[in-house]
Amino acid sequence: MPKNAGVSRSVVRRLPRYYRFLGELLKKGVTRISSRELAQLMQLTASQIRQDLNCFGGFGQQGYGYNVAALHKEIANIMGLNKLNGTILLGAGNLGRTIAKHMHFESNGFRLDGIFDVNPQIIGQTLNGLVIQDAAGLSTFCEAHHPRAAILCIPKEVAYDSAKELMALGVNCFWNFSHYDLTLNFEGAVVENVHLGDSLMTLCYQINAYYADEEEGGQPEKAN
Amino acid sequence: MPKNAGVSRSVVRRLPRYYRFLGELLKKGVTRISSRELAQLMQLTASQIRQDLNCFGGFGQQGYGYNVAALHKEIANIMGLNKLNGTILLGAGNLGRTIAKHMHFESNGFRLDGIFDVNPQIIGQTLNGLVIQDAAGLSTFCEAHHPRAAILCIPKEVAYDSAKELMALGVNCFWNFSHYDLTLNFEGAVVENVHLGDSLMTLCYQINAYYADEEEGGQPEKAN
DNA sequence: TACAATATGATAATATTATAACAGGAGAGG
DNA sequence: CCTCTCCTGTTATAATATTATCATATTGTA
Repeated sequence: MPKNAGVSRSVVRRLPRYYRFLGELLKKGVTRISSRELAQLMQLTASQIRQDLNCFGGFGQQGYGYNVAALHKEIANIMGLNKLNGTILLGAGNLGRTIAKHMHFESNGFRLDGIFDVNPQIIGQTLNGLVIQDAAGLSTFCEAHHPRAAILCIPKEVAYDSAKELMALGVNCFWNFSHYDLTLNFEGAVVENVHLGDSLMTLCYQINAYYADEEEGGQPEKAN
Repeated sequence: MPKNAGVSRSVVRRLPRYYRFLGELLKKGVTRISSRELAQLMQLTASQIRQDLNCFGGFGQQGYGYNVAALHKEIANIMGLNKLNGTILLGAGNLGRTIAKHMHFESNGFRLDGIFDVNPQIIGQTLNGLVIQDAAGLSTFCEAHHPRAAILCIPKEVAYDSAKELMALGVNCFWNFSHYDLTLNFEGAVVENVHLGDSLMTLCYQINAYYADEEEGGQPEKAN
């Protein structure tokens, strides 16, 4: 059993942030860092960093700290960024096109192999060197290329059916931007939902909480 | 002191999801729902739903449950979606333009009042009925319109300086899509970071964990 | 009107997560 | 070589968050 079996979601969610900060340090030429220094930089406690890292192994050295380059590489390995997951994008509307152009798939563990849409006006256009294909050809494509993951930038009305269809074709990992919650009814799928609207509403709540406190004369509370 | 002072972040993060599900129920014409039914629908425990809602007040009735329309409205109030926060968008590149077109600001507590960029080729174009302005005019605009929030779709190199400039102009709420972490060095700001890359890497981790277990012959673990 | 069924809100119990404490290994300097 | 300081990995403690329990109120029905 690998040591990283059963690592809690909270820890996993922090890994990419560690990875980013270590990448920055690496670029700046920093070669070593202690958990205390990194904690100060990232607004965390040193304890948390040490404990997080020790879920996967002891990467540091007593009296020295952590080697930035080595730790950066280790975390990439832990997240599996080195082997690229073949991926298709469904829905080449505004959002889909931006995701295709904006994301650095290769440095995040993915490789975009195909883009699909149902709109005849869009089909045939080129996006990032890939021709947008008719979604009708999904099945043929999957049999040939066996993509592992799909990015869903499609309306919520069709999200459920599309995801089910993809699973039948052997694709069961989803980066889901549709407003449909793939949380339920998808036993055996690996899902990461992105709800930008939720994020915006959360901000709205925080803003109101902040200014409500201010208007009452009290000190605005520090966000927790 | 309002009852919602000091509500934990975990609860706040669930509010938008409640809001979405209740909205769906409302559209379907469902008038009442019990915490048990809602829990089943949302993949939560009934206890959690009741406890979450009771952070803000007792919206239900014993023996009856919750009135869907009333609860939906209450949550909108709690999040402050009724009064719109004046907002500006910085950076009208791919991502910025998509955010401007794709988000329903008005139903999420915001109103997009201005769009700014530094690229002369973009300045002057129209986006969602707003003319993209030269970022040099930010100060003048803020003095006139007093936007409360800013959406940052700008490169990480300029994120820190831009945010500091905005705060000096009285804008201290940020929806941050730049790869710079506004977590630190921004005491007194309300920040919601969106790191799509982090989300993607998290998915990568989950995929590897899932297939690693499978290859070892064991049952793929249920995502926790 | 009485009674069974239902469902909340509050409280208690449990589980999870984060922080602090500490023992001991490694580096640095004389 | 010895000592002092630094810093990790681990264990212990504290803080949060989630789930279960229970008293009580309302609905629906006969």
